[in-house]
Amino acid sequence: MLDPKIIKDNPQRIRDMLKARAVEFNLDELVESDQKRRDLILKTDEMRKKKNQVAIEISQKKKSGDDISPSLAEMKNISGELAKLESLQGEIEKKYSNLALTIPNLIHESVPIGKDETANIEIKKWGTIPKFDFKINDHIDISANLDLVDLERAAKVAGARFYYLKNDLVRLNQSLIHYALDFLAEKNYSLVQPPYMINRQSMEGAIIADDFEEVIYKIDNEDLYMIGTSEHAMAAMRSDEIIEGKDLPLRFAGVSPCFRKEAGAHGRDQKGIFRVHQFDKIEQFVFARPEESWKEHERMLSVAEEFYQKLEIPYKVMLLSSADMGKVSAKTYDIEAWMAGQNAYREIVSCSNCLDYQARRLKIRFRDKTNEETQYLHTLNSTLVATSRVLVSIMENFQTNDGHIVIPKVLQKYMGKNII
RNA sequence: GCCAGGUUAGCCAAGUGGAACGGCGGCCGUCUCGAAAACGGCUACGCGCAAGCGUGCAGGGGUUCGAAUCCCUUACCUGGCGCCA
Repeated sequence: MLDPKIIKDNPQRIRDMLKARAVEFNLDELVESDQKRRDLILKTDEMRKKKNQVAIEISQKKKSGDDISPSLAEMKNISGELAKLESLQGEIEKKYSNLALTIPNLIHESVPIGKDETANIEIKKWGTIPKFDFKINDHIDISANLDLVDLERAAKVAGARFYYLKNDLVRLNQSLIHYALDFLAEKNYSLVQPPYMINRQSMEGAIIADDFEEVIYKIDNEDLYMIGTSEHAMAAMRSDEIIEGKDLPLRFAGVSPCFRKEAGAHGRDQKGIFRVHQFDKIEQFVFARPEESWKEHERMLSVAEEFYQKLEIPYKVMLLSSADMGKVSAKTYDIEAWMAGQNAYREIVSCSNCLDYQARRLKIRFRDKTNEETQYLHTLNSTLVATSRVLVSIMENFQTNDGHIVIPKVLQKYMGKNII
């Protein structure tokens, strides 16, 4: 949610953002309902004032023994009028908030304006792309040859885009998780394993309702949704709270499975474990003071970069364009890792600053002293590692001539071996 | 799942149909060379330039001229019973 003051005072700023994001949105309707809303608040407040006055009158008359029937009649009249005004106001408020909750976030000035991902800007490249003197395989063939993944039976049991991990790939997956947690704990992140299902209100705090259908699984007959990432549960973790300023920034390492419908992805990455309905992810999530959030954003990116440098996976950093970013983010970097079997860089990390957008929806505020005005804080999130994709990269980049996989050095002690 | 008791402001907490007691913590002021103590004010949210007005007693609904208070309902918390890895 945006600051309502911007809707009132600077709608042009929102209009520019909508254009840059290429998002359809009826801003005029929002501005109009906002104005109506304010007018109605004034009117109902006035009516309530009258009501309070008459209530006091009745109370006093009763004490002094005066006749209260004229006041009762007046009160009845006022209550009727008030009920009408209140229901009208309720309607308008609902219309307003439905609209207000679907406006995307503002865009940071450094974000390139463009109509799709072709406007993304490459910020840097790290590492040397591995060269092979033999014909290489992709992760699907490698994992089939080494009996590491069973896609057919997963399809039978759960459907397409599911998988059974098997044998040493289970251990490699756990090793990645274990290493990632050690890596962030070392940097003083607090480890959190969140609920994997959260209620609607929490989910709506973290994402825009429109995106529900495409991404989020719902539990039948329960007010519960499977998290698409621990970000959803971590953001809502501090909802309705006022955090002490001295505790900021709060840096969390969330570890959880992620569940995604991938509804719009028909035909893309159809095979293998690159694009799947369920994967494990270790996430950086930060609650920060507004004046520090851009610094934190860069910091999170560099933490993620360091992780891939340690894993010796070549990558490049992309600054996403206005139309390619998520709606809650004001600025997003992606890290794309080299995947030898596809001869391409593919997205593995998304690092976003959401400013106060989620904090407003979730009412997460802070202040330094208890009598001070509260302020919305800023939330940021970045993948550290989404394991399934990094497994793909490791399998493809570290494959050997005779069909095995060399374990990256930093993972060897977790695996207890150096080759699969 | 059943039964009982709860949910009031940053924290604690009173209030069982008629204007939200009080305390703690915090901020400002008076006093002081300075501080402490004492005293006074402020300390949830909305609208408003402001004065001010309104809202707010877990959420939603109802009864009533009037609801923190009575009724229904949902969520959560604490016990007890049941079930259970």
